[in-house]
Amino acid sequence: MKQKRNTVQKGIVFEVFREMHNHPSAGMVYEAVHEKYPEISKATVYRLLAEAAEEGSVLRLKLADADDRYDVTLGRHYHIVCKSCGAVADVEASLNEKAVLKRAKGCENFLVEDIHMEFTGICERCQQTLDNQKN
Amino acid sequence: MKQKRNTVQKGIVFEVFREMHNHPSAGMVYEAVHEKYPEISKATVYRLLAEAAEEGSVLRLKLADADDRYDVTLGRHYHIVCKSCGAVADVEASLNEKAVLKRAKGCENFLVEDIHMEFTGICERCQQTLDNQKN
DNA sequence: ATACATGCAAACACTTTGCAGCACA
DNA sequence: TGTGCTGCAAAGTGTTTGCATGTAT
Repeated sequence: MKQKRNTVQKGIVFEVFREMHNHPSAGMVYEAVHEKYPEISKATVYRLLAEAAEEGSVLRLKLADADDRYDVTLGRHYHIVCKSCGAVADVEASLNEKAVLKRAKGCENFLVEDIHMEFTGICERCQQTLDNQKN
Repeated sequence: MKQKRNTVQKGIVFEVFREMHNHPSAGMVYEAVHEKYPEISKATVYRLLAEAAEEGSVLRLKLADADDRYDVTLGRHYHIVCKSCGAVADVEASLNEKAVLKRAKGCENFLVEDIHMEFTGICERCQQTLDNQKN
């Protein structure tokens, strides 16, 4: 296993990333980093986040309708995505996977490894915006 | 509303698409169409499928880890994706959404519109392949 | 000193789009 | 006839990669 080094860039990227609580995409992290530290390249940001996801220190989310998002929250949880603005929030929901599987038809030939849930809806801010537009 | 026309291309694309029971991506449909009818362009295939999804005659699936897939099966159902080869199969699972929502924490500020489930696993064919590799 | 990491730009994969010519109704 | 559709190629989007250079250890 390749040995990792600590670099100035790594420090900055993860500091900025951990201050964002929006489940940002790599592009969003790059934007935020770039504002303060224009010398840091896009490739570095993408690479650092992808690597961190591979070693498991962050989560890389593949949500429908959106670019990959990165999440500091580890452990089993789900997400809700705002259909209007794309905002993402963590959701904790106890899902009885065994019970679901027992009643699931069509995956008998599969060795099921995981069940993932994703919620969609309208976030508070967008509800207000949409309400205002109506009136 | 724009009025639609029937064209030779439309006929061919959907005929080929409906013969594929793989939940193909637009690219896969294009490949299959292209084999038999090389005159039909990629843009047309992408456009036709996207339009059909918009009018609701097919489903456009946004699955994690894969390109958008198109599905002839309408109505509420879920999908299982093979982690190894990307194969997609339909799954029917009765999910008590109200019960799930009642126990979900983190989406209180959202107007929840939908809950989506996605299963991942290893398909039968890949299980065999992997088994053979072991021995 | 020597890997590993970075910056840059080019390459990628998938998809969408502008436009001139074509063809359905 | 006239608008909608098609093919082509170009542009878009988000992400990855090759390589020369820079740097942590």
